[in-house]
Amino acid sequence: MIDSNRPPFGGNGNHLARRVLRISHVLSNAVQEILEKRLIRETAEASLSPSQIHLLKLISMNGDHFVGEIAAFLGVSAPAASKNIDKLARLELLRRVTPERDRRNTCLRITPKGRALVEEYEARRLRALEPVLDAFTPEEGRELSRLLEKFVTTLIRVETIDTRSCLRCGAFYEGECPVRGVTGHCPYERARRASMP
Amino acid sequence: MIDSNRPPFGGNGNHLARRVLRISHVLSNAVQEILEKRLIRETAEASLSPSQIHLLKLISMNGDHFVGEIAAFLGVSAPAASKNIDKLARLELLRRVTPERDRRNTCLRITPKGRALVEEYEARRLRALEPVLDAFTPEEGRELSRLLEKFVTTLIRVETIDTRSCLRCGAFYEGECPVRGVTGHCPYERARRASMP
DNA sequence: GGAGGATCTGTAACCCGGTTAAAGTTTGCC
DNA sequence: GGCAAACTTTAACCGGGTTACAGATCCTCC
Repeated sequence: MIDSNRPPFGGNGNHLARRVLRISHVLSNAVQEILEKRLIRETAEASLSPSQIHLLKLISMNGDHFVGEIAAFLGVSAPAASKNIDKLARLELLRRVTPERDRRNTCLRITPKGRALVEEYEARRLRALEPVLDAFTPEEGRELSRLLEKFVTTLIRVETIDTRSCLRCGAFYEGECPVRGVTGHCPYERARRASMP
Repeated sequence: MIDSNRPPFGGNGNHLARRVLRISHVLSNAVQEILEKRLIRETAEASLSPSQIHLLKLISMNGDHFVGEIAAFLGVSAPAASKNIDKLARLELLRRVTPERDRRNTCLRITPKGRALVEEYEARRLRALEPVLDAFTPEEGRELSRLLEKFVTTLIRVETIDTRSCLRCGAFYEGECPVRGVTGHCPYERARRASMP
């Protein structure tokens, strides 16, 4: 109240900025460690990398994709994508299919085993987050969601100068994602548009 | 308003949880990509990894450390820490010093060049975040900070069963960090306590 | 309608950072 | 004083990334 009409920055002596920097660093690591890597280890028999599970999630939720699209989605080179696909194919979590339409391409298709793994992983993520959100009142939860979203979309909009960095945002298999509007130049979206009829 | 007295979960049909999962995933990647890796590339002449810059930051802000402490702090094995140290020593960003007290240990000490790099990096991080926070009113900024903090501390408290995962939280070179209270069993803190007199 | 360039995937060789196993020093205890 | 313990480093390996290049297929154009 006393300082509610300060300019957005400055008066705080960067205190807020330093605090947000630190917290978002910890959050970033905690999310990846607790809500992703650990749950992957618990879910998959063989050890999978986050890239590999995101790849599976993409083709599970969004249908068949070409290797080039996968590479753009993961933000890696085509050979790197190919090696990830090799591993997932060995584990029978996906299949390579050569489409008749253009036999240069290779199409990746989820297998039942792969789909089951993705579903199990997503269920575990929900279960893991549940007790965390229980600590928030409904209003707080909505406000958390709103502010997280505003923070990340602003960050991406303001700081994404180069068009090359891919955030593996997965804004694409979940229709109403707010990030989508910001990432018009996302390498995945470009690749996907290019290969769509 | 209409649903403000729902139970924390359930009524929402997991909608909030799914949304938070997705946003926190994107946030996690965006923070690492935009506020860390990219700024490291812009700051350092040679290419450094996030681990390496965190190592430098630790000994720059918190004084000399032994190799074992560094390994615990980074959450990696001692050989991995040693290799990171090799690289930073080659770049003259830190020095190895054998303390007289116990010559089995190796003490890592920041060099002026290393300190300058850390300061430049931190300044860049602040500058990068500034325009993002400018999009928030002061109240929103404080609320963002509060909710981020509550989210991450709850996540760590609720989900950290095993004592082994290190979040590179850096709760240690910044005195008043709220994460500190949650991570009593942090491997870094244990190592640090053990080697303190 | 075939030659040749473009496009897509996969292979080869390499790099970097991680791991475990084991070796090298130094210390402390009996 | 010898031997176990502690700490760091070296060695050998692994996984996932990169670039350069090879192979296959398609498209264009003469």
